[in-house]
Amino acid sequence: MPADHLHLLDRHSGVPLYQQLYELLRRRILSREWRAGHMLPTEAQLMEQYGVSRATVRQALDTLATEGLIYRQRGRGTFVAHPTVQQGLVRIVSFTEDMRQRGFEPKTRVLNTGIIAASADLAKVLDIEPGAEVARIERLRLADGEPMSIEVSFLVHALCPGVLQYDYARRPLRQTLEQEYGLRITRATQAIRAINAPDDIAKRLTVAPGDALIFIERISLSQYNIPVEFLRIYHRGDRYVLYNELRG
Amino acid sequence: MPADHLHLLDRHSGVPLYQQLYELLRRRILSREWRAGHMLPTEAQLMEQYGVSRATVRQALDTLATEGLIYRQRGRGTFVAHPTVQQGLVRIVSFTEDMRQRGFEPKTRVLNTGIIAASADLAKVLDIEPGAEVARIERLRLADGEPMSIEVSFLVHALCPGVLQYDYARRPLRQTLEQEYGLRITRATQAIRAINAPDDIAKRLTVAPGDALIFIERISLSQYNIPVEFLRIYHRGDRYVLYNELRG
DNA sequence: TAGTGGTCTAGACCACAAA
DNA sequence: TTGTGGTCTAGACCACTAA
Repeated sequence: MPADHLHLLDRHSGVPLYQQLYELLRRRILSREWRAGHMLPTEAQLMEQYGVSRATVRQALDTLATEGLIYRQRGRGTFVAHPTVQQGLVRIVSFTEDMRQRGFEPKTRVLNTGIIAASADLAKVLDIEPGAEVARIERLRLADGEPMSIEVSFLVHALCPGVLQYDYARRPLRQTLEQEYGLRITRATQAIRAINAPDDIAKRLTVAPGDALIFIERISLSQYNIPVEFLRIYHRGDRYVLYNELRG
Repeated sequence: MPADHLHLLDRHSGVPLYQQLYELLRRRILSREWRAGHMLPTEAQLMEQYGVSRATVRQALDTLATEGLIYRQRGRGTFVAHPTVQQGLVRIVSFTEDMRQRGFEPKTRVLNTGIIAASADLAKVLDIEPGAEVARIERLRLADGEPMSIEVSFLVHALCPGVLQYDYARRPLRQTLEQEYGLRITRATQAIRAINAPDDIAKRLTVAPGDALIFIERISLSQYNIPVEFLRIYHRGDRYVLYNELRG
């Protein structure tokens, strides 16, 4: 079974081998092909299967381990992590992916879309001129039919003209940006706060005004390191929990 | 100037070389010996100065980069990161360290201490018998004289008998655990939520009851992978913000 | 004892930034 | 052109787990 496997990684694509391998393994974990506790191939097996060196294999596994998707035990092997102790604070995860991992059935409802003129503040974070066109998309996210979060996206319209013509109840925004506009979101910085729910948000989340929410503001950058999206997320405090691991 | 530098790392200590180098560099950054924007020695220089291979140097730098303490630019060099977009969600950071980095002057007031019997829930997370002795320490954390957070620690008393005799307004808890009991906190898992301030907490934080708080529950493990502390942190929502970076 | 991941070395070629 | 970090290889020895 040699030749076939050697060609699963493309040495001329420009994408580093360790990253190709990382994505390949990641897909098999997230798709549940490999369940929690399942042992991954050993490093030696991965070297042989994909025709790369051990350092390359380890670089791919290191990333997965940092994200909490796998754990390693010397002398035993490498295993798929149990999803209790989670990422979510390391990688950009889609709402759909996030909810599936938490065992909920996700759904999306688009509340509002429109083109607006950038305010001074918005212009600053998106690094555009005040008054420039910004596409605004407001979505309600549901888990098992119950409101979980509201996401308000502000997109630099010059980078993705006509972005509002697509149906974001069905199609992920990030997929559209990549396929239609060649924009890949590669990095983001975010601030996490606790706020009391304003009346309008509370209503749409079906909680009482003043109830505590997790409020996240995120700036997402494209592969060219240019701001593409400013995102505000309001998570219901009674339903949404962020998990992570710390080192001493 | 060769020989001296070659001995800054101890090849017989059992501590991996990359980790020794990582800690050494980390200290120089956190102590502000190297300020934000300062260029670190190049990888080649570090190899020579410490007598290690490039892979070892890079392993140390990778960790610092993951934590957000440094950033690298191909063709230019490696630099100390600006503390705006920070960790706090990767490494266990003391309140004092955390506040200093945010430009506040930290202070601590001990509100309450005592020995209690472990409830069923507490026993479960600390992996001890229900009813076993637990040391409880409640501290108010101030930044520039204003209340910022309340921290309630629950310590497995059997692991650190007499731990309450020390003054935790002056002496960090983690330092005491290490110096007096040989316990190093090496790992922790935490859950982050938004809650409405209960009356008693609100009063001590000088906010209104119901105001939104960031509520963190953390289980800290020793170097032996045994639970040592269960910690509840209540951060004022109007003053405390968590920052982090995501990858796409 | 055999097989696993953890650490480390010495080397190579590359893309990119700056002079 | 020079020097930087980014990627990759081939090999080595080790500590730990499980049979």
